[in-house]
Amino acid sequence: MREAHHAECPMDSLLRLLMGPWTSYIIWVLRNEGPTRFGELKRKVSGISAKVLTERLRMLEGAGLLTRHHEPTIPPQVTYALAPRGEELRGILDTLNSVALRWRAEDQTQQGQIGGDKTADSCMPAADKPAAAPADSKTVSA
Amino acid sequence: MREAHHAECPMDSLLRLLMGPWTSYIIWVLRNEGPTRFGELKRKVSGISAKVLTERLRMLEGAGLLTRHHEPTIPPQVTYALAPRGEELRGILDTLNSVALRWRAEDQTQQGQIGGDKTADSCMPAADKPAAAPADSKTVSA
DNA sequence: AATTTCAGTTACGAAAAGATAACTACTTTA
DNA sequence: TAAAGTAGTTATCTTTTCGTAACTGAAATT
Repeated sequence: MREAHHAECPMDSLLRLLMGPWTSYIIWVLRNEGPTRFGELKRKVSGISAKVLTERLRMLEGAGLLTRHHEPTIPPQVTYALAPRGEELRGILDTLNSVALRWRAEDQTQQGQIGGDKTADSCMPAADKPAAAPADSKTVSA
Repeated sequence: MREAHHAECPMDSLLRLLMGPWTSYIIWVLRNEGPTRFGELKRKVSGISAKVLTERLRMLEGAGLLTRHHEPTIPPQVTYALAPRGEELRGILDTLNSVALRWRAEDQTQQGQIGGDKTADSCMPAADKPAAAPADSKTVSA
């Protein structure tokens, strides 16, 4: 009964595709880093499990947003890259990103600049951000 | 641990806002029908529960995408409408919709037109689609 | 010979989200 | 007096999703 409402709406499907906890982030990485191998992707996203990464990757591949190139060497090499449709999405994602950024900026200005100049252009500075706990995310906090 | 990955990414938050099972549909209705009351909205979406509708509405209101006008008459009248930010989103939603539509069309053409001319411009034809059970959604089926 | 690496898969438990139904207050209508 | 309608809230149950950990195979490494 989860897909009985209006799943036939194309926009909704697309939105649903883009949403999951890591999905847009994966596309972002692929878009910034170019073709990336599974392990590297897993390292880049830093926090995702192999299971969910595989899941998302398969979903995205099924939707034609990215391609999977499997080199059947013995340490197998699987490389993921943005497919034409994934590239097409870049524009929308960029727009979405700039709108979100602007709104955040507006909110901050309205409240009186608390954080200084947090005017980063995305969540992907491409070469830093160890993403919280470097390698020990299993510190129970609940 | 569900929001520990990269929730601070503005685009991701926006995407997450837009995603829920009914969210984009609600915005779509508001966009096409203009200001709408709770009960009417619930009827229009046809299948959503009051609980989830309230939840989504509150979320959307909190994000500044829509406004809630509460008229404290005795049969209370609560009207929801798109806020400026909601209007701003219309363009993106339209783009997203057209891309999704085009992709679907491409897929259908590639497979040989099975369904005839399903070239509807959205999931919201604005004036028809009784959407399954017309007014009796409490027929127990479980 | 045992371990490591790659790219996953599988099983299992926990947590979040959603569905359903019952209930609220108050007035108007029958 | 009883029922219906408004806009929800609350509680409970079920479904789905997510995270963790263990496991796969085969070659290269130690």
